Amino acid sequence: MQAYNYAAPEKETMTGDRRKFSRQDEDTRRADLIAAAVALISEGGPAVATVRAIADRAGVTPGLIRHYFATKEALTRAAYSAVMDAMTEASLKVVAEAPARPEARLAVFVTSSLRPPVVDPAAMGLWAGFLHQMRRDADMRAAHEASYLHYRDLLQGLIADLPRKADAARLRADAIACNAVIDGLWLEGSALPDAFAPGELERIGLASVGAILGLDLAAHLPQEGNTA
Amino acid sequence: MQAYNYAAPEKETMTGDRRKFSRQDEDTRRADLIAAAVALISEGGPAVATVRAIADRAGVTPGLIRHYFATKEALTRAAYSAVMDAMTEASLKVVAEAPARPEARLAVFVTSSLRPPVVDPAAMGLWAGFLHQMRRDADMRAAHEASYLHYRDLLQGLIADLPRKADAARLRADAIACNAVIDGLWLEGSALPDAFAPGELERIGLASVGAILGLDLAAHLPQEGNTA
DNA sequence: TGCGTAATTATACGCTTGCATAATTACGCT
DNA sequence: AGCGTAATTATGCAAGCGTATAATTACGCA
Repeated sequence: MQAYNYAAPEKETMTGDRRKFSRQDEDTRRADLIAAAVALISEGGPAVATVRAIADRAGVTPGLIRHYFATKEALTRAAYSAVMDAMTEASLKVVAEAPARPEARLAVFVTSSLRPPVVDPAAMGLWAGFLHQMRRDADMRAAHEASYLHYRDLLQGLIADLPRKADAARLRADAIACNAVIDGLWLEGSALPDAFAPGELERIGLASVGAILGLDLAAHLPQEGNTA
Repeated sequence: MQAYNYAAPEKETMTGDRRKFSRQDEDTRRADLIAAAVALISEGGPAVATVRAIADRAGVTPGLIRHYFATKEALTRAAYSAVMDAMTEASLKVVAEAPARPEARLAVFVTSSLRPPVVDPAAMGLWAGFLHQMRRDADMRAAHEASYLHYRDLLQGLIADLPRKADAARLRADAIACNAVIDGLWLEGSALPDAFAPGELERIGLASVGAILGLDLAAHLPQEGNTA
């Protein structure tokens, strides 16, 4: 009986005529569908991101998804790549806009990773949703590994620029360690938003990364008393 | 047509008679069902842990699950609690068996958290599976928070015993930071088992926790050159 | 302006899911 | 030994899933 339940296109015109629609550029539609999938996964986990729910969120009918993606798994993979790319780009932007001094650059990188919008329950939900799917999809696992190493390399580059002497092995170990602190704090802060005071994670992150690298990062952070 | 596909109870006796079964103690059955659910979630994520698959793995028919758990969600919650309890108990055991010196106790705690069987792709899959479900189930979220804080308190107790002076605020920050490093390293080691050399995570973990707390933990680790 | 076609909707199919309920059977108890 | 009952199996159902395919319609282009 009931067909689906779309977003109820305004008034039921009583006459059983077709839904009005407008054609879209292919790239736009793909992006819309990916955005809808990402939103649903982050809100309710992979289970609620059904073909019908995604189509509904994107304002189209389910069949259209098949027109742009051969299978639902293909759409999921595309969504994952989109999220990863966005995160990487955001990190690069923070570094690009950072001050010139190496210590300040690293400090900005650390703190920006430990406050909203990076620290965010929805973002963690999205991440967890993809994570569990990685175990069965080799392509997605490879994408994850590449993304993780890329991020770590970025951090390692910032550490290498610091005025201190460390050989390659030490540099690698430091990058792994600093990345782990940041990841761990991000995770805890996102999973339990009320368990930490405002700014606490950033302070702890700066202190920890500083301790691991043997320098006082907090002292090099650009002033931020600005309340506006 | 085909009923389900059970684990094929030996020979099809050709006569369409009932499956043989044996009655079990209630606690045993519950434990079996929980174990089956945990195994499936850790292997393939929540999606493959269907009522039928769980029953099959436990060697019973699907209907029995409803006899022990009012709903599938109740079984999932029970499985989550079981896993958390097991992890907590394992941590307590490691600490209980550890040497008397505070530094050595902490060192043992850190290294044991960063090698198998704690570091394990399947364990991470299980954890991720639960994590994404936490976002919709308030009861499960509360259970997670309690478990996280319990673990962190354990770590904080070990840190408090160290021969150094630190006020309460510093103690809390140190516990959060050390917990984050351990979590982050555990996560990365479990997600990308081939990205780290054997023993590398433990070494980095010891060095990082030591750096954060301002002492040389590796020097206090009980000798372990034992290759047998 | 009207035609052609690709984008979009509509409908349907087979499968799986969680859950309900009825039929059976193993086992404790007297 | 055999009865009673609770544990277990068997069967069925409605809903939702991903996907295939046919019918429509918006829009670029002559």
